[in-house]
Amino acid sequence: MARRTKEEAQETRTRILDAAEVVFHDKGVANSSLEEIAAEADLTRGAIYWHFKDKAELFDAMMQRVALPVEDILERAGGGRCDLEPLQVLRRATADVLLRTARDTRVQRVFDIAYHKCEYVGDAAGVRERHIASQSECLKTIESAMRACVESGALPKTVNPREAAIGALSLVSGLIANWVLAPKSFSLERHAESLVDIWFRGLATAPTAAMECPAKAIVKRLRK
Amino acid sequence: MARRTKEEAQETRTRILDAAEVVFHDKGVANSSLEEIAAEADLTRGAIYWHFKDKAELFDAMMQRVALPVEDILERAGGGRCDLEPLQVLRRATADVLLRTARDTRVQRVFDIAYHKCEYVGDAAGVRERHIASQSECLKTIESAMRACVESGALPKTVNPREAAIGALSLVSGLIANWVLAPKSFSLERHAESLVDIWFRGLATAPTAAMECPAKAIVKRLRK
DNA sequence: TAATTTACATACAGACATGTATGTATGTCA
DNA sequence: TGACATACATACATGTCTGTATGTAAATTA
Repeated sequence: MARRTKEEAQETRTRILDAAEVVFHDKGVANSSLEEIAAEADLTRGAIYWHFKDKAELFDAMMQRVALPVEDILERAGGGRCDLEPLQVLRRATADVLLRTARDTRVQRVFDIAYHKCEYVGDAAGVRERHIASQSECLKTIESAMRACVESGALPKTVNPREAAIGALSLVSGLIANWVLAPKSFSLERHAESLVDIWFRGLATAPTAAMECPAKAIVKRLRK
Repeated sequence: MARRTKEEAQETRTRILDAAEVVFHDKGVANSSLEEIAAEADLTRGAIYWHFKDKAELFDAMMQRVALPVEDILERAGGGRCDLEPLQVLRRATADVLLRTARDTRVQRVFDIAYHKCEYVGDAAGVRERHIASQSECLKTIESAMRACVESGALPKTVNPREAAIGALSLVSGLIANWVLAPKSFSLERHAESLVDIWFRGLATAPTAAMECPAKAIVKRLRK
């Protein structure tokens, strides 16, 4: 077949990435052959090997293509525009990640691949490292936002910013992971805001003896 | 080599399962060959094929071996012994799953495999179904416990039991998934109870206008 | 104690998937 | 307009894994 122009080559690259998304999602990363991906894109393996070194690099490129926009949401929320009510900004950003996931098919597919259809080992070790690093950075962003809320008095002093961030991040990633695994089990879109609200109410409410486990309360009283 | 007695054969089976755990955790399920697993157990593939039909069945057996005790924790807490304070029982059970994970190396390995080192597709489709089914049942248990708390007045009427259960499950599974991915990023053992408490405080606290996003509050006021 | 079954080890054939080498027609540029 | 680089397609050699078939020595049973 004839050689394509540079723009057409870029389109070919995009088609390969799109095909990889579909095939990876369908059969899992390890069980997908480059042959299948090429066929899905109406190409041959030659095209894939021209644009990417191997399957790992293709997978990598596919992930980064959607990882950036999602990270941007948190980035903008954390750094961003509104120092007036950092708590509300954080809540909104958190809920937005869920809502964006609930609405964007591509984001869903990629989250599904990331959570349930790839293995973070061996060839994809780089991906694992990057996943951890990106999560760690995300954690830092949320943590500093939480800290700001505590210092501004929007959250009580009893809140541990890092702990609050860990919980928020885990809640969100857990919700996404569980939902993409079985989207029919509940409506992420309907419950997103409410679920986030529950977490932030928990943070905003100072712990009371009544809430504690009786045994612990007794221990505490004895210590006094 | 010589034929073993029945008890020795059972021990061989166990050794295979142990080896599978280690190798799967090391190289991922898809990238592990039965040859490697056999070598890890000081056996040959013949032994594996004698005890298990194929890799999928081996993986399956390995998962079920640890899945049962974990499910039991929730089962006992949900059905169980204490109708006096269902809320405390539920909180304790939730925290216990986290603490057990934080302390038991085997549970950690298997969670790590389940969350980050296997693909829920193709051969393992049965595993995926079972994962979904088990999670759905787990959800039902938590949900009915939540409902009981609402009806007994331990939680406010405004709490949607299913939503509360979804959040709790997602928080726990998200925490476990994130922690086994990077155990050094935070101490699960130290924060487990506190994190669970935050969630339950969020449930116990009725929503107030002050907590809501200003825009939403305004919309609400306009509707009145 | 002889026959049979069990619990493996060994040997073999076939199926893929990968990576690379090579072919080729067309843009691109001097 | 020719020479070279580009963007693929095609062909091939290789390795690896799987499943199964077969071998075998000891445990079990009658």
